[in-house]
Amino acid sequence: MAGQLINYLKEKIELSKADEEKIISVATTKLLRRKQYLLQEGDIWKYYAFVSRGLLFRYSVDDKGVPHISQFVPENHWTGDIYSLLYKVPSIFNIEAIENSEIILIKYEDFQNLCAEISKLNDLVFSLLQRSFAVAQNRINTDISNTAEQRYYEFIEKNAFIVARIPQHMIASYLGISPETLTRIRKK
Amino acid sequence: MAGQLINYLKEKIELSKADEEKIISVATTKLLRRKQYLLQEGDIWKYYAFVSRGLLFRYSVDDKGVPHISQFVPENHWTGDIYSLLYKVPSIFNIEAIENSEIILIKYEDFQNLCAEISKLNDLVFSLLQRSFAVAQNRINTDISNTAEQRYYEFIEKNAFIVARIPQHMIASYLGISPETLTRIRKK
DNA sequence: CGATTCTTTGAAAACAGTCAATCTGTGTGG
DNA sequence: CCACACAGATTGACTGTTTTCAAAGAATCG
Repeated sequence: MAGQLINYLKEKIELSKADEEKIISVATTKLLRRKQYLLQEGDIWKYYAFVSRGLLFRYSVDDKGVPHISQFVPENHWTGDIYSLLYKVPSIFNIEAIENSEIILIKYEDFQNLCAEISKLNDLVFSLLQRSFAVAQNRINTDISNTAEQRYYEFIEKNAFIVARIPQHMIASYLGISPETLTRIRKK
Repeated sequence: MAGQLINYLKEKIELSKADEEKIISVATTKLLRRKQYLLQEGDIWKYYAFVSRGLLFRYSVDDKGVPHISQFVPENHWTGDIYSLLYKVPSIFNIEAIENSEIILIKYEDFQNLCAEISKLNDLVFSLLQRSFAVAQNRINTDISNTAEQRYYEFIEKNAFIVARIPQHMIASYLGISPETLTRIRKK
């Protein structure tokens, strides 16, 4: 069940048995099959979500009905919609399973309580948040600075361990180009 | 000097006189004239930086020498390079003054000490970080979902209070299009 | 006011998107 | 085991948009 999350946390910080039990007591596990949703546009997001197995992707849909992928989320990574979570507004994102997946969910309030009680966990979340912000800043920069071709090669390099599990047209969407253009880039 | 920072903080959290003095004791003020740099590519960034007066912009330079603007920073906002700060690596960004500006600097370590001593300040920083991350996520999404024209109108709407202070070719760079294309968008 | 910087315009070239058809590989049911 | 259906990838022709380059006009700084 939540064992995978505990393993992940113990690689980063020390946890007492009591801490572990606190965490497990508020964690729930959700199984998703391929093409099922973790979050649908219009819903308000209320969790911290840790992917313990599988692969998800997050996307929004524009005026014309075209989907735009903003994130791929493999096992041992976090996902959700922090904007919807913080401001309690309906999400503009969908989060959907590419593979059959297992997600460990902790309600926002429960997670805040955990952080208040376990200061090491609080430090870890702070640190993850900082790094996520740094990564987002870098992504913004590469998106405006680099050509689609440069961004493609950067993507497959940085995500080598999941590239083979992602259909190519999804990578095209992530890069903001059409599937045909990605085919042509790859021909070289 | 650092009075503007204290005012800003007091709008968000309560501070004792002792807290104020602690903050002031580690803050330094830097004056920048138009076109001068707060950060230059290759340097390692080591501060928390609060703009108390003026307007700055942050950009990177690509292989071909073309600058790409990733952020405008008006008074009462924070700037820097969190990636360089966290990982202690040379920055790929330049931060430069558009107007004569005043910046209040606090060294990273000093700021961490302040946060450890003033828990309300720690909470504020956590909250700012969360919101900055949410904003970055949204920016990534609009960058890949919307046309340059949509992004332009969103930009001038959300940044109405500084648009008049920013040269148009800089907005074009921020949007990732050529100045000529922006002129043509505006003609409608 | 003089110099510099910024914006606008036009024309040509480069580039990415769209559409439709074809090809490839995978998995299913007969 | 084969045939078929389906999803994904590729290809070519065409269309539309953006960039580039050069030059002229407007605005701003010192």
